Amino acid sequence: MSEPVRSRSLPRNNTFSQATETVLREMVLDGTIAPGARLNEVSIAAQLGISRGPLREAIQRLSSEGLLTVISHRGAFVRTFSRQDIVELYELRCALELHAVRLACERATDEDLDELDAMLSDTESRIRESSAHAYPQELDFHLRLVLVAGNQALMRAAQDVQRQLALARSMSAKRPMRARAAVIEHADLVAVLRSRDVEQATLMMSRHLDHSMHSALSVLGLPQDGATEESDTAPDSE
Amino acid sequence: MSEPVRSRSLPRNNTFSQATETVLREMVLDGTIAPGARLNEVSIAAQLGISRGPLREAIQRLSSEGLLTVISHRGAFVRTFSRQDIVELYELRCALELHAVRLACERATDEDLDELDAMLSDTESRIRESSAHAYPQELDFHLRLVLVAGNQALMRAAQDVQRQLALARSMSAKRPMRARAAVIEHADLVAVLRSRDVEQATLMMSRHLDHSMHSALSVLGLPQDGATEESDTAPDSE
DNA sequence: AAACTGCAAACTGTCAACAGTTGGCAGTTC
DNA sequence: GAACTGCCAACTGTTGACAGTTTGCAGTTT
Repeated sequence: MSEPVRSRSLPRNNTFSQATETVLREMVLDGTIAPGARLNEVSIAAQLGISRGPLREAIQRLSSEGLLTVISHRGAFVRTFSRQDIVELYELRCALELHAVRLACERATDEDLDELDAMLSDTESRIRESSAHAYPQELDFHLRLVLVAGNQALMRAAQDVQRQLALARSMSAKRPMRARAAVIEHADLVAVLRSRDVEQATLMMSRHLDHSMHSALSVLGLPQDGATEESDTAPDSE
Repeated sequence: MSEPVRSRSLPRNNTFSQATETVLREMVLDGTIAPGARLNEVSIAAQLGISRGPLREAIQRLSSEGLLTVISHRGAFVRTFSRQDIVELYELRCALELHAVRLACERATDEDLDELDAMLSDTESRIRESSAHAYPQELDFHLRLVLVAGNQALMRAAQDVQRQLALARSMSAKRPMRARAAVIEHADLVAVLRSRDVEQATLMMSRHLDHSMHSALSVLGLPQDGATEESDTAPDSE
């Protein structure tokens, strides 16, 4: 551990700080740094072959994004999620994506909807081959839908929430999950969007997200309903 | 300009970095640093009597929050808003606060609603004295409502959006605005919340936000509807 | 043996200096 | 006079070192 290891080399972003943000986010989301783990600044900086300055700046941004929890004089921890946190994130996701559906219902062009359908058939064929890796595609569909809604601020917010949920999910071993069911629900949603029926579309999205949340809670081994249960693998903010 | 001026002294937060974030946010929101202006790191650090390290960390966080725009090798600028930006922020605010109303309709206790009414009569009496400074109170009511919805993630998101809109508003001289009308609309909303009528409550909030947006656009001297018009006082992110 | 005290190592917070980039200005050319 | 070129000042990006805090352990006490 004496020379720049850089097992994951820095992308060609303009500054070390930006590149480090990207790399760190990946390392957190794919579990290279486990949830609840502390980020040792000197060791990570050494691994990336940079100094602590740009690393700390990247940490601040990821903390604002909700992926890290920074505690004064103790360090930055990969965020962990209580059942309550996940329910709240799903409620927030509901707020964002239901509104996205409303907007998309007005604004989506037929080409937009065609592309969404194309995504779905692609996902479907991949599932036929190996049922793994279906979750990222699930997220991609939702983000694409928000994109179609044509609102950058909304898009950014939705992206942040999804990243947090992806991290929460990474707290457990990934299971094949309900990929097939999700694809069907997506397809039905697109069909309703074509008919421009806002009421029906929001209703379907609402149900879909509800299914998704229960699936997530079960994957995480958390009770589907019940009293609040605090996570204790990482301390809360001060 | 040789010694620590500290016209605005740092609060007793744990670290310089955190304290600086708070102070900088205030300076941006109250116009001490004008929208579109560049933040000179050395001069601000000198003013606050700290070095550039913690200052830069604070800048990163405020950039994630949407108050600053950072451009590599050129600096951090107080964000400016195009008409499109404001419309998008209002759409996002709609998504968040309409959902907050739905949740509040289920969860708000009678005491919560009493407190909201108390806030309103307080605001009302202040308006009677001097019609100025009504805008912060307007925001407080909305945040309080989101708080009643009982979702921290939602609260954080709503707070971010409101801060950005407050900054956008600061781009123009503050006018007394439609404070009276807003208070009435708020009071009506609380009344409907008491009857637990979700449909009616969301409808009212929706209309209220629409009024608010048009008022904001007019205060900013932007067309109420029409083609996109880019702001040009500060460059966009790269 | 359990609890408390004090030290030491490890780590974060902060600083001051160095390096690289940008933008503008003076001088030159056409 | 306008456009171009090259330099210089100002500023951001990054670094390595120093300072203060936390945490765990060894030693002591009850």
